[in-house]
Amino acid sequence: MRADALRNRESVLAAAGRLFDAATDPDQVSMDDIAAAAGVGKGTLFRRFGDRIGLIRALYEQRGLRLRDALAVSPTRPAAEQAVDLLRAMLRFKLDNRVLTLALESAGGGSPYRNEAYDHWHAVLTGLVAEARGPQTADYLAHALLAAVRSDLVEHLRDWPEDRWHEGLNALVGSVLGDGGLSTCTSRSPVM
Amino acid sequence: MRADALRNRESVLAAAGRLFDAATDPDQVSMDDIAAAAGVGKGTLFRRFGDRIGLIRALYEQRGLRLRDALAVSPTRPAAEQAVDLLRAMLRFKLDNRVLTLALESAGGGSPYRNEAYDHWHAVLTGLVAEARGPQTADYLAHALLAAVRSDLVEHLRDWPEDRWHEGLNALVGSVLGDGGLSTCTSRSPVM
DNA sequence: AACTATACGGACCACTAGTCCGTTTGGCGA
DNA sequence: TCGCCAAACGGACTAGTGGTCCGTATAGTT
Repeated sequence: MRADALRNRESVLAAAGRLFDAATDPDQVSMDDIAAAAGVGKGTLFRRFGDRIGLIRALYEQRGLRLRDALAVSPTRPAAEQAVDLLRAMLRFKLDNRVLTLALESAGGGSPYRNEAYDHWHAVLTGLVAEARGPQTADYLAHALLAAVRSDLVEHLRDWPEDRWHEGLNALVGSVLGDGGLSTCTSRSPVM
Repeated sequence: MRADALRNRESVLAAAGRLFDAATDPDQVSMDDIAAAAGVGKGTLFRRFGDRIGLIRALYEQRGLRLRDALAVSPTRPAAEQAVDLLRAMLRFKLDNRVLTLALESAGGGSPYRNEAYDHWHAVLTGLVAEARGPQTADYLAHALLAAVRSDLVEHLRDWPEDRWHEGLNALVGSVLGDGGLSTCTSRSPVM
């Protein structure tokens, strides 16, 4: 990859990030806007990222890398605890990157599920679920847990205080993974 | 409402239904297509339904009415059982109305959550959850359960056989509502 | 310095949701 | 039955979008 190409790639991502952060709605940000803000021709955008979704996905992945490192799996801590952490972090991420995540998840073409980050988190969660309750339906349950923090649900419940979300996530993860300090169903061994 | 207006409304909905059913992707169906197929001017579409989302929503609500009647709450049956039925029915509905539900749920502007049908089902589910485990976080858990059958998740898992979905939904609802014949966590009283 | 693969930019295209306004018509009151 | 007008109609028109194309410029190599 040529040096100017790389430079442009960066400035496009930066510009797009700025614009999405400033917008209140994903489709307030057009490709022309991004090109202009990046000081780059429109052709460059499309050559580099293929199409709009490609650009959004690239930006999303880039920002998601922080999360990835911050949340490594640790075999010592209880699975339920780790799962709650993970979902809280995703919630946080979606609050912090509101418009961007909305853009990705409502971009059509099954795009919320066709990105590396999703696969990664889904794999991690599947592992945790399997650890907590066996592999039986772990795959689906992991999908379901991730769906519980989908960005337009977050958007729909945007005026909930953090506490309420925490209670909800605790209750959900507690139920599905077999507790870890929840109010309901307190007396149960973590095994099976 | 004038007779011709009503007539046109019906034929627009019918045409739109036909087109969405035939399509493989929501945005293969343009407003012009619908107007043409309904034998009606484009102005008529927008006067009646406001905008694209309005039309989609109207069609969705119309088709959703069948479900509404088929799934009345019955105070005698266990809540978990009813909840599973409900989610299965929604899954079925989303399989049968694939493109339409995709259109609605990825239409932007929080549209998946801004329609009467969603409110209805959410209210019903909240009731069932509250009945099964108390009102504490019932609201959120109901959202989470509905998110577990979101149409693009259904789409993502489109080649899963029915059985696998059933297992998954059983596991999920069993965990959250406190069982009804599930393998995990069998010995728990339904109260608290 | 010369050369070429690579990248650039912005005019251009096809198409879309949504508007506008001159024309038609349903249905009511006389 | 007739006339009237609010309501409804239709389709040309607009503004704006994502995406393409190709003549031009340049990075980097020999």
